[in-house]
Parts: sequence; C-alpha cells; structure tokens
Amino acid sequence: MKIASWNVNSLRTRLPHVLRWWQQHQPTVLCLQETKVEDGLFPHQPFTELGLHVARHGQKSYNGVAIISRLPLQDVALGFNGHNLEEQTRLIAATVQAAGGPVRILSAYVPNGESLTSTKFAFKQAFYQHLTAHVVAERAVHPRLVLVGDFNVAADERDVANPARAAKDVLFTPQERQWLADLCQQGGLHDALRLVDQTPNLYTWWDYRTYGRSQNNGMRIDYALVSEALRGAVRGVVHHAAERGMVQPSDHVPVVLEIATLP
Amino acid sequence: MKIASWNVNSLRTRLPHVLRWWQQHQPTVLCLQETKVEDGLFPHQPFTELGLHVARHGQKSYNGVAIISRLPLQDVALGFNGHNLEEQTRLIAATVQAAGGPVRILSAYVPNGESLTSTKFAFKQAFYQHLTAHVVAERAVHPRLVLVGDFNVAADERDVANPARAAKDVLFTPQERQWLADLCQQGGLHDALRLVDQTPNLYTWWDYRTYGRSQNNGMRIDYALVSEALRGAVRGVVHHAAERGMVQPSDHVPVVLEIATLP
DNA sequence: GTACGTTGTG
DNA sequence: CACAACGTAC
Repeated sequence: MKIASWNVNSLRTRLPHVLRWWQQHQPTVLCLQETKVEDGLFPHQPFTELGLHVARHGQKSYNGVAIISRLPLQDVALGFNGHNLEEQTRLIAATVQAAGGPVRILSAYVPNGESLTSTKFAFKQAFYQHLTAHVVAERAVHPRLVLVGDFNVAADERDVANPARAAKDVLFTPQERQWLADLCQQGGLHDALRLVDQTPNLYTWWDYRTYGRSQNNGMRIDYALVSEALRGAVRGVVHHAAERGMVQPSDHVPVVLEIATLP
Repeated sequence: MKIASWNVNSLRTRLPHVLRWWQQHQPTVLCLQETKVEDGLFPHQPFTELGLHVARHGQKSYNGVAIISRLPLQDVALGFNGHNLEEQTRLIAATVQAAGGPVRILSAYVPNGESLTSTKFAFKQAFYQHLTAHVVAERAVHPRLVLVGDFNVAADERDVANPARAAKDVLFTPQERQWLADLCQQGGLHDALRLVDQTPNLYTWWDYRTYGRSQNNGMRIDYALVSEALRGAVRGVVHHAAERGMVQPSDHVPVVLEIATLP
C-alpha cells in the first residue's frame, strides 16, 4: 500500500502534474496540501472519472488539504473535530479499509511561521499543540494511523544543507524542532523514513527563490509519520525529487510511504 | 509587397502566434498594435535572428505599437513628431524602399473611447484630429503613404453585425464614423479593402466576451488606408480570420494589404 | 474573456 | 520565484 503526500502549491495550477504523477505511480492514497482552492471549485472530475475517491477541505487563496484515494474514504473529518484554527483549512482525515484492517490517514499543512517574532510563529506553536492533542485522541480510536503532510520543520541536521545557518531561521529553530519532536513522542508516531533510511540530505522542498542560484539547497519538511502499530509494516519512504525539475513544478515533491498492510 | 496590420493584444503573450504567422505568410512589413511592452522589454531577438528590422514604441501595460520589416526601416518616427498624446504610445512610422520608390508606413492604435460620456471619448476625437493633421503633413512629404492599424471605428453598415444596435454604442456612433471619414477625406486616404471588395461582414475583431455566445458577431475596425498615389497599386486586402480560432488568440486578426510597388 | 500590474503570502 | 486576488482596460 502506497500513501503519498504532496504539497502541490495550487492544485488547479499543478493538476496536469498531479494526474500524470498519479498515472505513473498508482499510489493507494495521495494526500495534498496547499491546494489553494475552495471546495466549490475543487477539480473533482479528473479524479472521479478515474474511479478515485476525493475528500477536500479548502479555502480561497491559501492553505487547503485533500485526500485522493483508490479505496473508499470513510469517516472524513475536516479540521479539528469540525472546526479550524484561525479559520484556516489545514487538516483533513479519513479512514481506508486496508488488507490488514482500517488505517486512519491524516493530511496536515502546518503553518510556516514566517519569522521568530511574527504572530504567525506563535500560531505555528499553537497548531502543533492542537495537532499533538488531536493525534493522541485519534490514535486512541485508530491504532493504525498515518499522519502525512508539510510540517514546515526540518527534523535534524541531516535534513538541511547548512545546519548552523538554518538554525537561525524559521523551519529549523530549536523551538520548532522540539514541537515536531513532541508531536512524535506524545502522539506515539515515528518518522517513517528514519525507521529505514539514515541517508542525509534527502530533501522534500527547495525554495523557489534560492533553487536556481544554489544547487540542492533544500530541506526535508514533509513527512510520513506512522503509529507504533504500523512501525513494523514500513517498507520504505521515497522522495520523488524529479518532480522538482519539471516545468512549473511545485516547490515540494511527493513523499511516498510504502507499508505492508497484511499482518 | 504585403503590408500587414495586427492588434496582437500583448506581443509577449502572442509571440508564438506572431512568429508562426510570419513564417507562414512572409509579409514584407507587419505593423503591430497593443504590444503592451516597454521598449526595454521588447522581444527583438526572435525577429532580428530572422534578419528582420524592428521599430517599436511601447509602454508598460497598455498601448504600444511596432513595425517589423523584411526591408530596412528608415526615418523611424515615434508618436506625433516625437511626442505622444496623453503619454500614450499609439503611433509609429517608418519608410521602406520598395521597388517603385519609398513607401511611408504608419502603424496606429486609436483609443477605444470606452463610452459616449467618458473623457476617453473626447480623447478619441482629439486623437483623430491630431492623426488627420499628422497624415496631411506626412503625405506632403511622402506621397506614397500607407496608414494601418486599429481605428476602433466600424466604417459603415457592412462592417458590423447589427447596425441599428451597434449605432448606440461606442465603435459605431455617427460621430466616430465621421472622425474616420474625415481622416480619409482630409488625409487623402482610401480604405484599401473597399477599393477592391464590397463584401459585407468582413470582420477583423471579435470581442472576447461575446465570441463564444453569438457566432460571427464581429466588427471591422482594423484597416489599411492608402494614399491617392498608391490607389491604383492595391491588389487586395485579406483578413486572416483563422487566427481568431487559434488557442489563446488575439481578439483581432491580421489585415493584409497587397500592393504592386512597381509602376 | 484575456491580459497586465500591484499586493500579500510563502 | 511563484501563486492568488484585486483593480483596470478593452
């Protein structure tokens, strides 16, 4: 079973890439972030006519998350038990019936934070706190849980090009790393890539502004996190870095988790 | 000799069409309107690398005229003797040495006028007055003169789909038709198409907003006007209406004047 | 409907 | 750098 996560930075603009990528890689589930489209304008048809199931939670201009799936999506939940933080659409969840039993899937788009002194930085912390509590509650109901998305934090030194420099800026401050660590520890989640692969410099995002100037100056800020019950099922995590080289690419690339769902 | 006129509605956006069209039709001269590009950002290279000569007079966002030519462009004149009306780049002229002697070519983009009560309508009248006086002066120096462009006026009933309705709106009011008639009479110019072809409903422009809804609801507002000295040389005028059906077309199509330049 | 410039966001 | 929205023009 392949569960993918991709911050597409506008689904409508990236739709050709997303459809081509789906056909090439045939995932079981694709979680999207930064769809930047209201629910009424969401492009359902290209997916439903492939026989896929769609759940989306979006707004005008900013944010927006979605789940596209080959399997039916059950118990779709928008936001935190139906309400959003700061009216921002950054979380969606659904359950799929896999071979070994139900898997709860969450697609999250964590706030960027802007800068250490911004009110958005405080909002980022609040979002992590809510997300952590939410995962604790969800995991009590759904032991087999996968949380994927754009977490806007690089976990450790292997996940940034220049750790000393990056630590001074948003996305790699000690505080943010702690928020992510707390999410994993209190939420009982494991960074699926690091369960199986310790290679450094495996990035998922390259800033539009710096990509052209400095080569491979990226960060790993998109993750697949799995609950303890799925720990042993992780077969691998791959980043589809080639997507960053396409014409008009997203600044993020797909992160694909493969799990064995039969016990 | 083929002298073409095309309101391209952004040269940068339409560049692929313009280059393909040039290769297909190999005009002697192409006059452009609504290039919407400052001189510093004008795409010279695609033309110069074909060995073509370029004169342009543009500004940011709006207006902008140009002449592309297989023959060298002499005595290039920007605006009305170097200055523009209302700081708008709507007129450019140059001389080419044709087989029968020099031909003065003017490319004009007449203001739209917006509505009868707009200050832009008064500006349209003022522009016609200046243009008429300018042509009178130019023709005294250059007997063989061609004035092409977007005149934003339909000359007579044959040039609109519904004359009664159109007469109430800008582009076909009696006043505007008179301004165009004055330009021709006082300027000593002839509407080249009507010298050789009386077919009605030969349009050059179809509004983006109405094109899809009502078929062939266009107007003839782009012309090739020739001086008395060239009257007998006119071999034909054709509208390349197929350009309106291309993907991402301009709302105007090329108007191509063919003249015999040998005496 | 199509295009451009500006502003706000990342 | 790239995206969405808004205002403006035709």
